[in-house]
Amino acid sequence: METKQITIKDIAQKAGVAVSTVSRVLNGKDRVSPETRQRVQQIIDEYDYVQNAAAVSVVKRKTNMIGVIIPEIQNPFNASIVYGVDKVCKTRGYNICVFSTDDKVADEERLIRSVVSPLVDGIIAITCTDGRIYLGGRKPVVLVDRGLGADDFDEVVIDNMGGMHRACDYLIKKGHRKIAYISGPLEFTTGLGRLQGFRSCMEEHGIPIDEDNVYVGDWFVADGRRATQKILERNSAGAGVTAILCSNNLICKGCIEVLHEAKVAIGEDISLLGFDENDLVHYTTPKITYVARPTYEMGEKAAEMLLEKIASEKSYLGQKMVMRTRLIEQGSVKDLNRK
Amino acid sequence: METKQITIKDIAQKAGVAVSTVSRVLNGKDRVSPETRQRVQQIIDEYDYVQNAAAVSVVKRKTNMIGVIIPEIQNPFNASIVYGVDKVCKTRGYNICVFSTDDKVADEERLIRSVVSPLVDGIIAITCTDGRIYLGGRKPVVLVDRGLGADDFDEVVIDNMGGMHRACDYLIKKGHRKIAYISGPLEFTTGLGRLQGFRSCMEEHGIPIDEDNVYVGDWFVADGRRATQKILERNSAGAGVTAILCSNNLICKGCIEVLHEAKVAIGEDISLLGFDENDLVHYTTPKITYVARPTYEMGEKAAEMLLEKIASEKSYLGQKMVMRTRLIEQGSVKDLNRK
DNA sequence: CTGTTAGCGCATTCAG
DNA sequence: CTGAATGCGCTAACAG
Repeated sequence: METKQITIKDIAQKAGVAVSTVSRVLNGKDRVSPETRQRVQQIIDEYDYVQNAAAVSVVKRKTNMIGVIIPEIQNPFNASIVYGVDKVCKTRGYNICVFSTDDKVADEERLIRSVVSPLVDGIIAITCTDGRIYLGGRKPVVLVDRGLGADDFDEVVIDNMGGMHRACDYLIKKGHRKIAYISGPLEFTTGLGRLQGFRSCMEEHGIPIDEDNVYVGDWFVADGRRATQKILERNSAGAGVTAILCSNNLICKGCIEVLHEAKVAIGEDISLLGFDENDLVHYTTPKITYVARPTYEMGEKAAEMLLEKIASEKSYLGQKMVMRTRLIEQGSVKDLNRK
Repeated sequence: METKQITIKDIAQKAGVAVSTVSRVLNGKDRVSPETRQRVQQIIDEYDYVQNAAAVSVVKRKTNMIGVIIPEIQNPFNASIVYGVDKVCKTRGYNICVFSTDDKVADEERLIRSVVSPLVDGIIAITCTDGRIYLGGRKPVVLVDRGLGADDFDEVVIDNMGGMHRACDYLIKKGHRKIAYISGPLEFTTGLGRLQGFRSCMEEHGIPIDEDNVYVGDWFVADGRRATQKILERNSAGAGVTAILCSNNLICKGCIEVLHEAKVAIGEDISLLGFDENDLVHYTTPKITYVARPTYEMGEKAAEMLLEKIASEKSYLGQKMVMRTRLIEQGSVKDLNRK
């Protein structure tokens, strides 16, 4: 805009004091006589003056801003994590600002290096990188959801393996043996841990895994659809799969859609267990049993850890917080024991 | 972190040149001999130096950052708008950073005044305020979705009235007369325009509106549920409503849920028409007919307008872009004419 | 082509 | 309690 910015100098002049005095009332913590304070404050209000944040942060080396890096703003789970972060930060006088990387490694690195890092006091990231960009001289960071497992990183993750183990165990206890598993990519602990949870559970129960029943794809609805179609094909050829285990919300959604379209009765003709909530799990008849993640709490926890790092000026707290999942039992898993 | 920031001065010293020379290679646009440029660049790379953005923006009065204000990060429609904004901004060398206001007027005003405005070159906002905060000496702004209609604001909105008019017309053409309308709050043009579209259409067709069939609540699922329950109650007392018109996605979702739970066959026992997409509209049988908004394109358009404002340094372009809606015809509206 | 200098808007000594 | 002076990291004339 064309209107010239009004500065601390203008205020000082109009109030008939020195800039340092204005600075004092602005920052509140120094001694100023009540009268001058009031007079200055009045001018400030009158002209609706606010400090130039950039200038402040040059000299203070502090922005009171937390950067939040997420892969995808369209995924409600990321949104929920952000919400938790925001809540905690706000109560501690920090603002957050959100950056989306589109799950592109190069974008995230560029963003961190030249935009976010210089702008914020700390970073909370659901990263798609190997984490190297966050190391060495940059701002304090806490990783959420996608942990790297490596040292030097403080993380808030969920017990992917345990959660899926529990889910698989539930299926087995209900009498299922031929279980199809639809996995996401295996490059992060999220995908890998869940698959391991499935495998280890089957093994513990002495049930051999038919590798044809393990489908590995991406995290999206289309992948869930594709895998489910194959499962149905194989079943009509006599594969005999009685239950499907989905490794995330979108995959599960695709799975539901295909079963629905094929008029396969969930919880009757075939059982289904999902990982993460989605809009459909509460709408189907019967509703879908799924593993719930405490997304909001993950955000809160991550924020608390980050603020602690900032306050303590430690580059590494050595905290890897693992949050528990919960199995939300609804009606999509048939009990084969009592027919 | 404890590692001291490395500055332009350090680079200059190590390269054996003046800071201005380093500044020149950094900004690229000034003449520097190839040899010195290379030498300096090498030092920069070696030390992984990046400029202190705050300092740059103090002197340049430019941050290359666009602030995006949304009421609610959890709503996929906002996310979609943001996505469109991001796409355009990225190609023009701007970064965006997203702030969520929780639909709280005070929060938005505080955020704008002391955080966003000082930090960005321009603002795109889905505002819950009366817009006053954006006026007078602050940064250029383009309002999206929630237009204020007032002069002085550049806006990208949809034709709420026309969209709902069209939807209502569709119902009437299909033979519906007793139509229930579930409205959101009427403080913004979004809610108001849609209701007016409904009213004017009914009027044009000479159909009197039974005010008991107009439900005004908030924008959420719970409001849709509540209204739908009342509609069903009244219908079982003989009200004879044949179609429900929902004014947004969440209301529609609540409506679908209640109908589903009550085992009322959509498109058969009662017809339904929604405004905005939601996860359920494509899942139900039959699928839900709804009015679609071009959210992504709204974001793109808003970004283009904002960048133009910034470039032209005009505080008001005088543009009020109204985007068209589309009626997505699926199967949830019964044709009463041919039974 | 390159170095010197003067600010940008502000917080913070240090005197008074 | 208050003002004058210094410098934060950087860019932009202005000389050379």
